[in-house]
Amino acid sequence: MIIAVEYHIFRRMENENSGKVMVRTRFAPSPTGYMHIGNLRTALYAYLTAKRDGGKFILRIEDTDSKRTVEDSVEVIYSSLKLAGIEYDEGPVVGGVYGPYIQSERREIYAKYINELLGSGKAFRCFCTKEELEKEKEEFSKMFPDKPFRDKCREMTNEEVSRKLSDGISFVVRQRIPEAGSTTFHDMVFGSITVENNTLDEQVLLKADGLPTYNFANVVDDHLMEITHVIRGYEYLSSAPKYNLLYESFGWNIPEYIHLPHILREDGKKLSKREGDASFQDLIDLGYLPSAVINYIAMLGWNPGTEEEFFTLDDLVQKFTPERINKSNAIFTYSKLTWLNNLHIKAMPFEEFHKKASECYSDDLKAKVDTEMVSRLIQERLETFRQIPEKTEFFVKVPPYDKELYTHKKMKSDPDSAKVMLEKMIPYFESIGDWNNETVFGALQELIQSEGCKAGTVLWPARIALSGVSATPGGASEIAHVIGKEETMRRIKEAVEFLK
RNA sequence: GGUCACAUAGUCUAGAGGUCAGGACGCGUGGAUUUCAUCCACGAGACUGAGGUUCGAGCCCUCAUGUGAUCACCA
Repeated sequence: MIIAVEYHIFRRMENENSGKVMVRTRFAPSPTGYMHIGNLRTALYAYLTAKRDGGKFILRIEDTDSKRTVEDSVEVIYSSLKLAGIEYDEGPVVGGVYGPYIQSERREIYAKYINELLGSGKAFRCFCTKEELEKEKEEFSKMFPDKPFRDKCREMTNEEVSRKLSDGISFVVRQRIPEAGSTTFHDMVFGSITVENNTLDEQVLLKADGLPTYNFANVVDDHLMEITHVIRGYEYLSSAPKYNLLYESFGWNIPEYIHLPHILREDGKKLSKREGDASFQDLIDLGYLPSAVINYIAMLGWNPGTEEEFFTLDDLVQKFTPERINKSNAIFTYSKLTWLNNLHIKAMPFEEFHKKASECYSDDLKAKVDTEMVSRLIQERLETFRQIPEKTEFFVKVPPYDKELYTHKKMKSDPDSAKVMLEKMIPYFESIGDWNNETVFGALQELIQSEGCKAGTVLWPARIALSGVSATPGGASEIAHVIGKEETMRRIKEAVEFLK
């Protein structure tokens, strides 16, 4: 503890005297094949915390559970980070001087530190089986409900240990927790938290298979990789005192902790793969832009203190401050994400938008019309890329529709007046030589003038006749321009027949 | 159940003892519009409760309630 305090003072002095300590943060996921937005946000905040200070962001794969690791699931991590634009300075593939960055490749490193702890008595071997331990624990808590259960193996003599060892009995290594006193740790978002040592369990550090547990590997690696800010989910908050005790046992400096509240779904439960909750990749497949998702999740638990809400990743690097992270859990909802997505779509350079939108256009659409014009019409009004087919299919073919669509009170239009207007429209359109939005609109204006009617009385039925739907990107003349003169004439005549 | 944490409208949030409790999404109304959307204007909607401290409490304290996390040889 004293060492830790000294280190903080030392570091603060260093910072003040310009000999600035490089901020190093890490994202340490276990490969489960599923990157939910909570994980992504943890990565994002870790990245931002490093980058805003010109520090380094490290990726470390925590795959110490051989049963759980799924093949290819590391790929999900790489591709998600790449898609999100979160680049790591050190990690698998890119390498770095603190490597390897995959825990399963670091096995031999941990043995040394386990032995150190065993030697100093800060850890002990436990030869009990899981079942034995559970039974003992149950009996103990019946007899002494107020006392913390402590494994008998912690009192074992060296002789006993050697005997069991030579008998080849398998064991785990557990952390020895002081019997009395309390442990205090500091978290940048939650402040100082103190817990009584007797409420802490003597967690396993090394499993029977010789692999370290997450809890142990994490501390060792964070230290060896010189991580200055440990940014992770709130679920580790209650383990933090145990980590602190571990750091102290080694005499290592304690990093800055930043625990993040959870992102929950609408029913207040955790996001889960099993329940089919959207992963980052799912959101992308649903037609959301990575930049919009990043923007949205950044704001779920953090705000810049101003009323700005639109941010790119670069903006966030400039404006992010870990001090402004919230303490309470947040609920993920689509409505605001969708709104932000529209903002990000509108902010895209047209060429980029058109390229991406083109992936969503049907072959029929591409064959029949100039999709660049379509892109210009829809960019402003698109909420997600998923909406493209439904918003553009009428360009290819007028869907079956109800005559009542021609009825619009404000436009002073109904099926009868519509029929008349559409018939009168035909000669105006026929006479247009250079067919485009302006000339078509001009022709419609002429008709309106000669009829002396409300604009809508002409424009409304024209749009319905050309599209067959109540809401379209662009008005009548814009649609006419896109589908061309021939198709326009055909649709108008078809509508007149339909209305007879 | 033990321990730890959190608590402002449906949702995300601002608020560092004195503000008509601010903003955004969503919702509603009206205007405008080449429909819808955008846009503009307006509107409904919140400090979990009870005590205390204080001249004054959303902010500090206590208790209650609710929610979450943790109590694995999972991470």
